[in-house]
Amino acid sequence: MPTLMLVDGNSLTYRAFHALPPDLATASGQVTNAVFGFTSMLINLVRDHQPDGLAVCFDLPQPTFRHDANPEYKANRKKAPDTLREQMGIVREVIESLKLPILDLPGYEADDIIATLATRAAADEVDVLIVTGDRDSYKLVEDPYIKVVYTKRGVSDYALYDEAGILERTGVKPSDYVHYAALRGDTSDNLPGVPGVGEKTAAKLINTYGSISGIYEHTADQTPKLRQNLEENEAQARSNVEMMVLVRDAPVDREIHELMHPERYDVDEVKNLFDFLEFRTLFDRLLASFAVGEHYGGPAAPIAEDAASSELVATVVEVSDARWEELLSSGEPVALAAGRDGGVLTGIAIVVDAEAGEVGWVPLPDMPAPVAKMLASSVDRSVSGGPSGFWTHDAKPLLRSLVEFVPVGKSLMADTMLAAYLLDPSGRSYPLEELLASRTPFRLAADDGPPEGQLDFGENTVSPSARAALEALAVAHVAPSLIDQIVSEGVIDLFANVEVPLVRVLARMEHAGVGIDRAELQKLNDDMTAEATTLAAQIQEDAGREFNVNSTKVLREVLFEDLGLKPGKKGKTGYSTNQATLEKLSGEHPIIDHLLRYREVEKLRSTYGTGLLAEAGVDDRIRATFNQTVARTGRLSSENPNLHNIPVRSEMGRGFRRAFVPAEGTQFLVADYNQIELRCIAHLAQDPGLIEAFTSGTDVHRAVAARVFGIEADEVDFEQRSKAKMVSYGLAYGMEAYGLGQRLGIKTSEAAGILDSYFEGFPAVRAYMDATVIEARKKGYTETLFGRRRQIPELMSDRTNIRLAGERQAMNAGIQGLAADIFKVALVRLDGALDDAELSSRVVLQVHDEVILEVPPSETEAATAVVTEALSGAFDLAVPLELNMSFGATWADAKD
DNA sequence: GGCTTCACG
DNA sequence: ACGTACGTGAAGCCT
Repeated sequence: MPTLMLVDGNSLTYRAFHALPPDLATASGQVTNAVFGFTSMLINLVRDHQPDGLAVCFDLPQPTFRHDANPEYKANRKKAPDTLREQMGIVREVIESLKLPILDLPGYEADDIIATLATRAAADEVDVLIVTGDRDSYKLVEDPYIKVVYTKRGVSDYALYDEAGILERTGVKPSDYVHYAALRGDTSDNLPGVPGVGEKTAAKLINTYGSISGIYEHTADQTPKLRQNLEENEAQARSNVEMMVLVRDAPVDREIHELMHPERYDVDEVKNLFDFLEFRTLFDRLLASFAVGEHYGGPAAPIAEDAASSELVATVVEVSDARWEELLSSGEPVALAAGRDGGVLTGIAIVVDAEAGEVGWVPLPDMPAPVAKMLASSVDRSVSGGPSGFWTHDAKPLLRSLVEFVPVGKSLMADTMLAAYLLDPSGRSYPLEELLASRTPFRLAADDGPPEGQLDFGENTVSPSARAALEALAVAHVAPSLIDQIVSEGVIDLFANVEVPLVRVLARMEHAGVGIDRAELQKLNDDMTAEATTLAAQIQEDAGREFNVNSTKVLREVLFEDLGLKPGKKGKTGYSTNQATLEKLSGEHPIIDHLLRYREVEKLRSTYGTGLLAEAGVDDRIRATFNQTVARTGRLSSENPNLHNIPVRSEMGRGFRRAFVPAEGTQFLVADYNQIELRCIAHLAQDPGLIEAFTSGTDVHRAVAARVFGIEADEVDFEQRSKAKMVSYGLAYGMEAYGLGQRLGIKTSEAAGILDSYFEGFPAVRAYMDATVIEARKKGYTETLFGRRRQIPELMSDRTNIRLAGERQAMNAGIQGLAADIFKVALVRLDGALDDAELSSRVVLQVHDEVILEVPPSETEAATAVVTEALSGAFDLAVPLELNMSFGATWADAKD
């Protein structure tokens, strides 16, 4: 049974303030007695009760409209207003550092908020522990789900009162407490009671007559003295009852389930605060006992009895439609996994009871209506009790397959593979088995299906349903830990609002594929094959012998030994024969130009001609895989085939873009961001010059060149513009003078001069680069504006070259990463907007800062508007996000 | 599976 | 003294 602890922050802080000596202070003189006492109590409370959720409620400093300010506060106002008020702020800082929710509401007291939440939680069958030094909350204990932890004098002494406890403590039941207190009065609430009526008498009267009204019906039965006191103070007693009625409907905008899943705190942040407060021993106690927030919705990870890992065991159980309905409408996420046989989706395993290891199996194509409904639904995370979403590991292939069976909605809530990637994008891969092993006490048995290419005889192998059941269970166990960390590292927004929604966008894009003009592609391939053959023969003639022209090893011998050409740079295995080297040798020997041309043709032929033809399906569409967990900067990558490197720079290469064609009856709409990375630099560095260069109206490279070379924009010549452009792009990569010189074909010293001028013209850019490296070194990782992290251990290397490489990565990560974040947001927005506008236009391709859609003629204008809005508005930078857009009958044609 | 080369942003 | 622009994926050679 989950437990929610609601703490009256004011009450505890006042208690601590008065219980502890005011000479408890830091070396710098900050009095900390109240903070210390509060924090100490909080740690003990968590240690002793291990609540699943914890929230601290406060009165707001403004006067409240109900019973007036706390008398203790009043009483001590003159004596120590500042030391107490200061500490109240620090107490809040402590709570914030622990990532616990702070609840306060203008016009309401902590009591009101607590009563409201306790009532709601009890209705949800959540156990509530109210921690307070006030007795107002006693009445709430009449609800069996609610108990009060009453802090006695001091900071280490408190008692847990349930119904029996209240009865023992006061002599009346919690339900009678208000009337009892109305008679007796409450000094801490500044309410006078009936004179002569103390605890004993009040309890006796209430227990005899049940209520104030009952008592006043029988005043004649009392002794004359008591009767007189009662009658003279009837108005007071009755008004006391009014005053003590608890507000249980305060407009608290937190759902109970939100409170049940506190974020994990950042140990370093807490350490810093505790260090400042000089809470040395408290910090140790904190670490020893403070671990709230092990759960985040849905199936909770069971705590294993022993530390040794145990094999996960799943039981496939029958699940009725009614049970599915109940399970999938609970609002809790469910964990599931795809069941595949020979790569074909045969069903879905859905966890029914994670702790019991019970998993339901839904065979396809016929799935129970509640399951189909869940998959098709769009989850509103703010509504509890609504339709649930699901968790799985590597959702994209599943979504892609599911499209064949059911309309797939936006019900994916979390993908454990994506979560693991966001936490550390440098991983090679993110196998579920490894996540389970590293984050839970369980192991997932190896999938010992039949070896690749062999028939499955069904003996010694695990059936698809059994395997999927295990994997679904593993997801249920591993997801809470991952999501906890996602929350505590501050990437939940990126995760929930960008990466997770993007999965469906990519799945639909992959499913759509992109059309190919097979005849055109074949022609390109044939032409290039012919030319390559001719060139290869020519090259061998030039060399005077037959050899494999594709072999760099042999080519090295031919060029640098047989022909005696001057070698350039040396690599690990010998002199390089790459393009840059060959170009320097151009004119030395006819073989060089033939080689260069051969290389170009052969590259295009093999990779794009033969390669793309092999990937095209029978419907003449290519369906690549867009990886979401590969690039360490947050970009996507494309494979099988790679559609991110289709040639464009050379005339011959660009021909391949003519072979990319839209579906019958549509045209391509190609939209890309204009210089998005450079704009990211301008924003991140907040460099006035660079921002001006983007907003001046002139071409940005021209504007940058003008500033770098100290001339007017219209005086910039082609070469200067091209140098400025090279510097601008090199900048994002942490380029040095040598590299710039290489690329511009100028001396390193000259390149250094250009770089210096650049940084003189844009000083904030250098400041940003420097600050980025320093911060990354301090934290060990970089962070984009969206919070995407990238660990860079190279920054700690003793080896200069490794460390410098790390610094370049750090400088680049925030820039390329921000551009990637923005683009992902744009894709999600675009997909949603196309849906909302009910357009049949669809995204078929994406290339880092470019999207390609198929648009029927009737939607030309609507799609243009939707794309413009979705992309331009993806994020507010200090400079506008400008777009290039064009239509075309092929990818090559869509150029403006 | 490492290395080289080269296609793209 | 060192290496030298970030991030990808594919083809082809070679061990």
